[in-house]
Amino acid sequence: MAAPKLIKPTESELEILQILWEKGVATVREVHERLAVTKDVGYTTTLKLMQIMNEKGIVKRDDSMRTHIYQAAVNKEKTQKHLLNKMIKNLFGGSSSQLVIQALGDDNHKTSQEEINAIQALLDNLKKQQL
Amino acid sequence: MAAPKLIKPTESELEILQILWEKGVATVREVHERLAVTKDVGYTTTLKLMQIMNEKGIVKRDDSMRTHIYQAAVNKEKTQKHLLNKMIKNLFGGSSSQLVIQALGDDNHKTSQEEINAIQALLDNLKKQQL
DNA sequence: ATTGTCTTACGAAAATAATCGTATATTCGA
DNA sequence: TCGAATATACGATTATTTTCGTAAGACAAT
Repeated sequence: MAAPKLIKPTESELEILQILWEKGVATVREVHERLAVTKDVGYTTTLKLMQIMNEKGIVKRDDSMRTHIYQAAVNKEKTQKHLLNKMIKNLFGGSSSQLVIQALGDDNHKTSQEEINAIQALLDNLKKQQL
Repeated sequence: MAAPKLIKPTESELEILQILWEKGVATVREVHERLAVTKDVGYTTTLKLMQIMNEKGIVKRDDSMRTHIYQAAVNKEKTQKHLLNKMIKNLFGGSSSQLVIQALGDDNHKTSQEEINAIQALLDNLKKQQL
């Protein structure tokens, strides 16, 4: 199984994917120790999850050595886009700007100057396209 | 049970919530017929879900008549914000602007002039706060 | 009143997700 | 070499979510 048609990682799988996206490659132990910081979970649970993800094709691994090396098999941006679309559809009635407004308006997530600039640039681009 | 501390509707519950948010109040049949448009599901399944949601306090109902009248018991914006935060954390490494960029950059969701203006206004506000 | 339709209640099965114990193999250091 | 530490495999259990069949009461029309 190479790339799954439908990308639908579960909550736990997403946590693992995120770590793999950031690290590039990682062993089960590395992933687990990262998870263990915020979550109280057994090692074999992480192992099992990653094995399942491998079967599903969400990750791939190099098992030529005793300690297997894992990496994400699904594209980060594609997955983000996919899940975001679902959320826009399911939770924001199809309006992406509604989502954006909620996201930016949230006090809990301080938006830095750089981030604001990045969004501004994107917005300028969108404006141009509208002309 | 009035308002739940932790709002964590499942996928199916979210579909129902969305309908209730839009309609204000609705019977099981009304909700079900709306669901049935896009989903192949039995009436009693919808009924059961709404009963469970009632127990959880996600919806409330008027059962003084034979046909019960349901309405959402959780605030739409609050729920959106809550789930959005989770997504930002789980999928975008805590960066809300990354999410915004993905959302706006998506070709599938055309962003109208009005929506762009709304976002621009919000952005201007954020800029001011940064000074 | 009888029958067919619609309603809710309820239990339980089916599907999915998450958890972990145990077994076994490998590696490494004392 | 022997034992502790570490790795994967795998089965099984538990929890959660989704599904629906069946029963029983209410209602409406004949």
